[in-house]
Amino acid sequence: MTKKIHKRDATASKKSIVQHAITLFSTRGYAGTSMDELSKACGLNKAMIFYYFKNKKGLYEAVMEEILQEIYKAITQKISSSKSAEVQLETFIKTYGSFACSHPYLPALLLKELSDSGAVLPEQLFTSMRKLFALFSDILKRGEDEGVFQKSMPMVLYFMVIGSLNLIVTTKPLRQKAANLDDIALETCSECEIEDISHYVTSNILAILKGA
Amino acid sequence: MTKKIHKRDATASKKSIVQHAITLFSTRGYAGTSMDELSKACGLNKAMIFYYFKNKKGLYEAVMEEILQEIYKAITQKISSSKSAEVQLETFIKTYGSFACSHPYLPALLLKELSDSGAVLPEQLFTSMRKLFALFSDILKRGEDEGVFQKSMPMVLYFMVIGSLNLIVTTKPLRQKAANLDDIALETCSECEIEDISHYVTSNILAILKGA
DNA sequence: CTTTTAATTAACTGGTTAGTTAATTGTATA
DNA sequence: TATACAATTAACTAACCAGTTAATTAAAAG
Repeated sequence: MTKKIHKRDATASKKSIVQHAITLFSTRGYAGTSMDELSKACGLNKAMIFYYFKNKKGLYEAVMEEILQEIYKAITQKISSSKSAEVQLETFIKTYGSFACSHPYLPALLLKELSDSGAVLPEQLFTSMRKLFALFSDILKRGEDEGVFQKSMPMVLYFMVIGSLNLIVTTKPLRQKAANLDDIALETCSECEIEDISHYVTSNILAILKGA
Repeated sequence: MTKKIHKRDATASKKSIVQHAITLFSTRGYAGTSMDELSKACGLNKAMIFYYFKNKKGLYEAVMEEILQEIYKAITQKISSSKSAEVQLETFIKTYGSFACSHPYLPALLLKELSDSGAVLPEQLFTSMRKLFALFSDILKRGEDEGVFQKSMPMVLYFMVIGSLNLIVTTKPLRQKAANLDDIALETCSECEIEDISHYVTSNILAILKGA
């Protein structure tokens, strides 16, 4: 028992910092997150953050890297190369949707990062984000090569997919509020399940790719 | 000449604060924007900000209200009620796209606001955002009533439209950077014109609404 | 048991933050 | 020209910020 029982557990402390940082960065944003507050949330001394992550930016990068790897893994695990391009596309969209819904910090962090023009985004983060798009783009290309998809603009379709799914997740409280104010009758999908939305997005994208 | 020439111009000062605040809030975010920095950018004393807008939040609300009214006006001016639902939809999307492109603070501010779950969004802002969606939703409904559009989920389609257009604008520098690194061949639309993208989004949404 | 090393802490720093206050300036009006 | 009022300012505050330091604790290694 050289590992588990001691109160001092470096990996546990590090993990705790990242987990609480995910919550804070996703709700308050980078500038709005205080390292004092974070350390209190973790029950650790503030100096620990700088001991493990050098500075606030280093922690933020670790957080982003973590969540980008999570979603990338979640999707690649579900997509087996044997499947048809059509099924792969469906899997991509539905996996992204349900993951985003059960891990709402993902849409929040992603939209915040992408709203910044991200021009100062560190190389490694940039690469991770591009990998996710490459996955999507490859599916479209494969379908095109096989003759089942029309020629398309993958970047735009990708943004239509993740844009809509991310916004659906982040605006959930807003849309419920809108539904309660019934001065104007608006269908805000406040009661919709994420599965229904992912399915709708999927059939829309397929309708586009199958052509008129 | 009782009005124009004096150095003290309340409305000019107020306008200057809002304009510079738009730039700062859209690039640095709410928490990342300093009132000291803003006042220096305007060449005015910091106390002027609080004199005219009470506090930082009040200024932020004024900024958001301003840009939401701008885009709402831009769209409603172009949409005349005589046109068909199909043309109105096209006008909505293309006007939004070109406005977002020529006023990139709009996508930045909107995505930032919407990534926050916006649960604390003040009533009036909430209303302004809903008005824009109501415009879009009404067009779909009209088309549906006239039998030219299929039944749809307007909220999801709206997010597909503004999600993709906003992201295309905010990620422009990112996508150009991606194009320069040619280790992976990825079509990132780095050279695309906004007109082509708006047109592509329009035909996609129409393909969805016209049905298979 | 002792030494070494890694994990953790309290206390501090210098700079920045939003917001306040009281005095001052300029302008329109009586 | 005096007065009243709106616009503007310098100087201030108290809280908060990211980040540092040097000392302390606990566990692993010898």
